[in-house]
Amino acid sequence: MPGSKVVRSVDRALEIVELLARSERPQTLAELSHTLDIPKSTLHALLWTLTGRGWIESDEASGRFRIGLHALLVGRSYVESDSLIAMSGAVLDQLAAETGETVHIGRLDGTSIVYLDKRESVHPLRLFSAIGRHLPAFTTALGKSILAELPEDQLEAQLPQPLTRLTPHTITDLGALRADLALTRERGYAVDNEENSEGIKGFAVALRTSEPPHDALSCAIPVARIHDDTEETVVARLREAADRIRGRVSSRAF
Amino acid sequence: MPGSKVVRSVDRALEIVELLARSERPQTLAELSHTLDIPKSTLHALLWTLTGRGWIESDEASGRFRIGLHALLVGRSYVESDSLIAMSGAVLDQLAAETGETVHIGRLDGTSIVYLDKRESVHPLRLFSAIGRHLPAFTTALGKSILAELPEDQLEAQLPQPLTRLTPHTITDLGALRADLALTRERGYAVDNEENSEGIKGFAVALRTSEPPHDALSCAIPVARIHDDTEETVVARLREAADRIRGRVSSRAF
DNA sequence: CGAGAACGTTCCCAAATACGAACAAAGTTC
DNA sequence: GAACTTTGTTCGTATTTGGGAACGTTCTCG
Repeated sequence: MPGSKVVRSVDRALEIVELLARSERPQTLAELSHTLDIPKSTLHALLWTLTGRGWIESDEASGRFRIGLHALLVGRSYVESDSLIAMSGAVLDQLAAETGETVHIGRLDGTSIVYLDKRESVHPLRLFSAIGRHLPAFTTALGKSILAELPEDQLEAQLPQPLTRLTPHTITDLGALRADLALTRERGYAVDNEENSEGIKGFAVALRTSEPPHDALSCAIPVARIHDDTEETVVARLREAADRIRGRVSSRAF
Repeated sequence: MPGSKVVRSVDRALEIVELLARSERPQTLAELSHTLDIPKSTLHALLWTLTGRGWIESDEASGRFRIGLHALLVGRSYVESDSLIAMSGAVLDQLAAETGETVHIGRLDGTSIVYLDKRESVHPLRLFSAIGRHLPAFTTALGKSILAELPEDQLEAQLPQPLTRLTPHTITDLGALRADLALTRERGYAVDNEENSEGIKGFAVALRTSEPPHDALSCAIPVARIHDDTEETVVARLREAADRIRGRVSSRAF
């Protein structure tokens, strides 16, 4: 691992693309300049370069920038090149059919969980989620199932400071979180009690395809559809699915 | 539109990401240096910057680079922010169910067609395709359906020089291609007679959501499953689907 | 197991980029 | 509709980046 010599223009260009990818609405040059704290003149050249390659598109009329067509190719290829995600597609299909609820496969990235793939619930009430989106790991079942397996010294690095509240149920006390993770490790699965989104409970099991694990499988269910035996049933299905994925995947191919 | 002042390091960084996205296998620094004609020392800084942001990942052991997790977010957002693609999802589902074959929605990008979304055939024999991938427009039904609607002076710019052969059926003569496009315009749909992939025929109609159009809808079918009435039936379904999409979409929202 | 090739990394100067300020064009307010 | 605000664009120079060559390390092959 070499010294930390970052090329500023590249770093900023990526920042621009990421911001536009997150933004609901296309952004003007001035908005970007303000948000990213980059001088307008500098932004100008960067935006022009990104536009030239089709990574961002500018609307001639409004002068606003949005993500471009070439970004599409790049995103797909991550999914397609990763053997774990490729292998788990069929398992997700089956899991979604069995549970009838929204299922996700997610990966730990720093303090965040990134959704790698999903299958939507057949029911009208849906959880909002998007592939590629980052959520605080400690507020999700996916994240907690992975965090629970980390060695004590690594855990610290994967937790944000402070534990920011997302709902009234979010665990914001470090001690309480540690206790929850210990419980998770003991029973072998994680539970999200409306800690990330009000009205949504989640269950997740870590995929032990690496040590420590960085991927997990989850099922998210609106509280209205949770019954006495839901947890038991769903967790059993999740465990079966995780076992099937582990069977299919050797290890991450480089 | 400002003058063409491209920031070289950014341009190169994007080139690296695009190459890694296209590559089947992870690449070493030396391979990238050779392919992209960038000095190793320069690449070093660029790769480090890209790695720092999670756009590419390096395997510590082999020293090879592959596309990274952060690229995922970016690709999804293009699809989600484009109202045409969002609106056409349900129509693609229906079209795939009706035809039982692989259906695509594609967009013209320079001389290429980019697959925006797809539904796979239920049959075992499948066409290889990937969302985000570029194919020469003039060799595909999708591309030809759009090219046929372009004004004469614009057409020239959307054709590569020369018309490179992909299969024995590829139309490599400009005159022949113009004649085919004239026929396409007349009958209102395009036919790909194994011009892109041997053994696969395609039918496509342009989506007249803009003038000239840049999007199209297609159905790709292995020749073995083509019968006397296949063309007629499939084209009728495509036209209905195109009408439904046009009905749903106002125009591209900026 | 030893020689040779290939690879990743570091260094420093030539070449590029970044940015403040100034300008022009468009949009807003009264 | 005039003055004001805001936005996008251009320019020249201080600052950062790029690249040839050289270094140490790891593979490769006989």
